[in-house]
Amino acid sequence: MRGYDKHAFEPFAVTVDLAVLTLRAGALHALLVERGQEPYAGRWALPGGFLLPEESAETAARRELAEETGLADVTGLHLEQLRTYSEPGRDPRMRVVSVAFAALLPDPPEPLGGGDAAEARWMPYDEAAGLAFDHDRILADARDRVGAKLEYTCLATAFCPAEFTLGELQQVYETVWGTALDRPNFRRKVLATPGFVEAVPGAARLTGGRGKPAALYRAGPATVLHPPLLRTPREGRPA
Amino acid sequence: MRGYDKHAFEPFAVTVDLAVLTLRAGALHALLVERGQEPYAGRWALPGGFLLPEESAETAARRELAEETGLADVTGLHLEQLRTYSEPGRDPRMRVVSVAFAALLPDPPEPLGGGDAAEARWMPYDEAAGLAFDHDRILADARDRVGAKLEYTCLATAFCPAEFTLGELQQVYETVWGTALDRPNFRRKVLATPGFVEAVPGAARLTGGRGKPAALYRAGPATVLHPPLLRTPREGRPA
DNA sequence: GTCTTTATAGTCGTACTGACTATTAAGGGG
DNA sequence: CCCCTTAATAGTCAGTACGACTATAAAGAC
Repeated sequence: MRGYDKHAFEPFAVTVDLAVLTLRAGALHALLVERGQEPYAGRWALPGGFLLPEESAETAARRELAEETGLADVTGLHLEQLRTYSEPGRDPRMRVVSVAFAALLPDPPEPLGGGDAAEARWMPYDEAAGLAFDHDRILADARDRVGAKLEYTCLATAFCPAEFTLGELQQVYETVWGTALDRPNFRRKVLATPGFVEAVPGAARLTGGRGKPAALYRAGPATVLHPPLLRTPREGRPA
Repeated sequence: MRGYDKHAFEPFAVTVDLAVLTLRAGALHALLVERGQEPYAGRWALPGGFLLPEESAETAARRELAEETGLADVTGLHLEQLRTYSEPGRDPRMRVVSVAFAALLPDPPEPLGGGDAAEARWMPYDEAAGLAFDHDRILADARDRVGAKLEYTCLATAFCPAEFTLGELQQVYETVWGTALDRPNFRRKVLATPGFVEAVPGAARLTGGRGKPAALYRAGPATVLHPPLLRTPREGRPA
């Protein structure tokens, strides 16, 4: 077939699925909704829904994000298209092609209002197994993608509030990667990357609890990390 | 909307679009087809077509790839989902959601048989402007993605035949990135990465023309590069 | 005060890389 | 046949980055 010129084509239902990720209490959490109907009634699933007639997938994803999180303003949140899942049997009712997105947000308010009446909650990533449809796979792909992008982009700040300490930024890396990082080295690397973070000028300091108060930073204008901040990938061989 | 449970949904046409890339005569080329019908009649476009009822996007993409290239065996070729384009106005006739793929292949035979009767040809990337629909954008995204993946994966070998010289491999990088690389340094880096390439054992050597004959290599088992082979991204500051 | 905790400063050696120079092995042209 | 060109391969050297540490500072807990 060349260039859409065949006339016979199958109509498909097109949906968006959202892997909404955040960090709560030092653990990666995903936003899940409980299904009320068959198939998979009573199972947890990623939030999502059908595209409206005049919507792009990105528009639909941001609309769903606002509905599901109950946040008034989702314009600043990082939303990224993951990939499209189109296996014929992925929805037993009909042929559904789903465009999956990953959304990252700072630790949000617990009350997830808005949206429908169905129950929605934050679930620790490690406990989110047995999801409906192929959502286990989508969620795992989202985590892989985010983990990879932490290496070579400034994405980590998307998990942080507007102002944050370097310790909090480091926790983002440690939580998503599941590895410990050396604090002085992390600090040196982040500060040596121009535009990654910039100090909050007003000698601002904040302490969440014990220890020396940490300086506050906010996200800088850079979007990519050069050189990247690599997960010690030296596996198998001592390099 | 939660979990597909709304009943009203719009049916969409779903297609795949392929950015089939190869290297010919030291330049990146893309496979294009000439449109015979409106809209965009007479314009060049990326090959593609509708999903069949029981096909995934990946299956449809590989089928189209075989049809358009006329190659008997496309199973070994690198095929990668890029992203999905779903802007409402991207096809003036109807609502079409298109899953775009990038395919990489070694310099193929010129006769592009198979497929339909419409004309198909290899076009240098730099001359491929003014494509139909949003295909300019898709093609640019494909080049960006491939260029980025050259940095941290072994993808470059997908542009090479089964056996190749390090000079040919270096040309892949130079052509896609549009930069010159130092030959000894490139060699050192590639050979120091375990599993990237492995020497063809039979003291095999091949000369394409002048100069000292080069040793032959084939793609190794590795898929990722650690540490990555970075484009000198030092722009703006002397680092 | 002392202890604990966390942030921040600095050191040291190794690995990696960019920029080079040198050598080897072919073909082409007189 | 000699010399020049071309391309592959070998090797050097210095600057940078980074992992592993040690040390100091500034807060709360007891």
